[in-house]
Amino acid sequence: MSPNHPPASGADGQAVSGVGAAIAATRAPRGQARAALIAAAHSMVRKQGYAATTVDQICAAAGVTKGAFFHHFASKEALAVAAAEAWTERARPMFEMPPHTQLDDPLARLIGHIDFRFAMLDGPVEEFTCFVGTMVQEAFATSDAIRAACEASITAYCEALVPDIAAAIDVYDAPEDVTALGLAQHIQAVLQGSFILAKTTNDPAIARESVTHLKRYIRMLFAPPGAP
Amino acid sequence: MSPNHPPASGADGQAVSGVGAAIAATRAPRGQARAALIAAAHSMVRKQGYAATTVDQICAAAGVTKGAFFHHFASKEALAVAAAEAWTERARPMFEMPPHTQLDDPLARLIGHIDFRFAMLDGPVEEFTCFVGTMVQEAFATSDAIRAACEASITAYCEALVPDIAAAIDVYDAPEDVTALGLAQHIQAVLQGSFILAKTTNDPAIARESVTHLKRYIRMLFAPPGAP
DNA sequence: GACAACATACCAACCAGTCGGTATGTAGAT
DNA sequence: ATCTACATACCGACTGGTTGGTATGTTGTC
Repeated sequence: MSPNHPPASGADGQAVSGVGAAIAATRAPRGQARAALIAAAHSMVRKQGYAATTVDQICAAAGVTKGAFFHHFASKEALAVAAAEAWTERARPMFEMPPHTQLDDPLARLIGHIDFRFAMLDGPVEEFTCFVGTMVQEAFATSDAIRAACEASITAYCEALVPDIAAAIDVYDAPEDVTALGLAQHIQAVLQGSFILAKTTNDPAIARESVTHLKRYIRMLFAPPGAP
Repeated sequence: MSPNHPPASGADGQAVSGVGAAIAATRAPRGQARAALIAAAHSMVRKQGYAATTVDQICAAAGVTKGAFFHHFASKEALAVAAAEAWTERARPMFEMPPHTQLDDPLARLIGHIDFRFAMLDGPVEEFTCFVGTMVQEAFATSDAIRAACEASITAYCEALVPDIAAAIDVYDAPEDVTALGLAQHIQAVLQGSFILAKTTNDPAIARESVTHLKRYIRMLFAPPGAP
């Protein structure tokens, strides 16, 4: 689903030690090597890119040895695929947790989601950018397995937006050729593009500006016809 | 300026042999090694990413030896910076050449530019995506020289759009807080984001959909207040 | 004690960058 | 015009460190 900001804890509710730092202070507890490796991959690839991140670096950040790495993953590519799938899971809370998901109006829920994404655009760039978006840039032509895994993650994100958008299209009248999936993909495109701009300046401000335009567009799209 | 499609010939009007292919068929003529290396870097980095592209690969694609490479560039990073600057130059014709630049109405020129970018979204993905956008993803945190060079290229593109947008803001009335530079950056964000989506599917169609939304947004922004 | 979950030691391939040398111009003196 | 002196452009073998991956040993758990 391509989230950009992780919950403070892992999917299972247990904090993964040292992930995000360059090197794990402690050795990962037995049974958590796999999760620690995936979390380390998320953080390092977002910062350095996929090809520039070495297996050794990931192991060091995860507090695990190379033997553990290749016990759990057949190759660096296999880790990338698993990490893309895990990324989808890491995004799920984004669609269930926030308060705006309780609103009655589908448009209000959609705008609430955009606001939620806007609020994420803060702090160090590598902490709000998208793991799969970063990885697919490098791997789309060289590893179809990675490409497909990233596609699945992005698709899952878009499809999670579809119900609210479809409902908004029903309630308000949008232009004929606006489809729920198409608009969801456009939202994703603006987010991904805003991440790239933020990387060029190493500052989130330019990304917020773009998401503001996105929000205005959605408001205009679904404006009641007689509105001022 | 971050173009996405090169003119068929180099900046000096002479075709660079074999660039775009994996390996140059012929050796580059004396005096053209530098240009050939930059062109090879553009094509290989767009396909594979920066870190995954080796100096040897670039040399092979350019039809020159490693000796020539390090004669012209102090390091791989120095080539990256030079290639980012060259990318800006490669984009310039995009703002001068096309017929729509002759139109009287600034909004028509702007829409014409969007149409022009839309028309580029065709063929193999690595042939319309952005070199600096790809590179900055990987290098923003590890090489400030590369990051800054990519920022300069993106900024140049945005600033080339500013005059027409500013004129359109003057002629038509847009919302208060829309600035010319901000909208130019949003246009760039949508393009960059659409490239990422195209990479996930390995198909330009999803990118065209997003640019269509962008075009609609711009039309709505500058719609005459009394229009239907 | 058997099996999964690790750790350690190691390797062949690869990579950015070096270095001594050659080929091709070119400016100035004669 | 031709020779000398020098500069630029380019070549390709070599190197030291790195990389993804393997082979084998150890530890904890049921």
